[in-house]
Amino acid sequence: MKQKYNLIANELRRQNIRLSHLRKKVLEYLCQNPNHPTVDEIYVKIHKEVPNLSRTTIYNTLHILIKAGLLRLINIEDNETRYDIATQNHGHFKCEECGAIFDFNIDIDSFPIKELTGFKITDKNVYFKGVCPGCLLNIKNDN
Amino acid sequence: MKQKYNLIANELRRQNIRLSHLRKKVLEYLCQNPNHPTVDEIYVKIHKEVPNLSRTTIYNTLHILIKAGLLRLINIEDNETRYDIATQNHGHFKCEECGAIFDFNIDIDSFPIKELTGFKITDKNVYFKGVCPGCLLNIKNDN
DNA sequence: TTTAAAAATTGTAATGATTACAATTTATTA
DNA sequence: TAATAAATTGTAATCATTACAATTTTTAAA
Ligand SMILES: [Mn+2]
Ligand SMILES: [Mn+2]
Ligand SMILES: [Zn+2]
Ligand SMILES: [Zn+2]
Repeated sequence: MKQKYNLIANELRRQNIRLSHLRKKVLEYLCQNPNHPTVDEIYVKIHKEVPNLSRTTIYNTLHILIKAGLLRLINIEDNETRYDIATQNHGHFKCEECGAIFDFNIDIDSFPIKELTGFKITDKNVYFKGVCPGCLLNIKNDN
Repeated sequence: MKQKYNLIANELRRQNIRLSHLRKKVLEYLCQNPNHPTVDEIYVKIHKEVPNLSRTTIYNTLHILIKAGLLRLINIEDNETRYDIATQNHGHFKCEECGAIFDFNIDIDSFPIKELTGFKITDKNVYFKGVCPGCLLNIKNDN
């Protein structure tokens, strides 16, 4: 999505964070693949065009984007960190059959929680797990 | 909490899962420390009483309890897995200053999500991050 | 343009939590 | 008691992430 890319590029400029060639590649990938990729998925793809790419550069870029508030780190499975260029408030559903992660809208702010009065909340996360409709259908047909 | 322990012990018996000496220790620890401990915190404590304890045993026991549906794995930070003996639906708040994890009540089921119609949902998680009141006070006083 | 300083990138090694697995010990059953 | 099954140990392997020094590239100054 070119629009998203431009918005983020502007914000980086505003924050005096340089958008180098490689960082552009990473940002382009993230905007074009909002399906919550892993570091390795990003690396493997960009590595095809830039053979002497280092994984460290991917990590660096992702950390920079996160620090700038332009990327969200998603922690559903304990062994695979994923990244989400969509920073607006939304929830995630992970299918435990096919591994896909689906976005869904949830207005978590509409649930004021009494117990957290006096807490400073900076980040809200919601994620569900289960089986997606496609996989449910496959499972049924396999019987 | 002795009551919780007994409930879980009964359920394990019902599922034909043996409650060995070491598993008892782990379960006792979890019931007495519902503050979402890490594997290492559990290991270090029990190791004092059982010097030739193996970390593998802790991992085994935790995996067994999770599989039996009696323990929840909590994934807030990507480098520290935590465990929660409270399996009823509730949310977590992690203070990024002191690291403490607070429970809070949230009836996530009262938010039907249209986009997930046709999905089989087996697990719902909510966690927030920020700063707890105690740490907010300390920060203010440090100025 | 030339030069010096700063920033970005690379590549290798270290870290650390989790898992794999064979050997050993302990508990259960016949 | 002996045979079998289950639990536990301890070491090695795995694998994602981080640390960090060396190198390359970019930027800014002279
Ligand atoms: Mn998302
Ligand atoms: Mn909890
Ligand atoms: Zn699926
Ligand atoms: Zn705190």
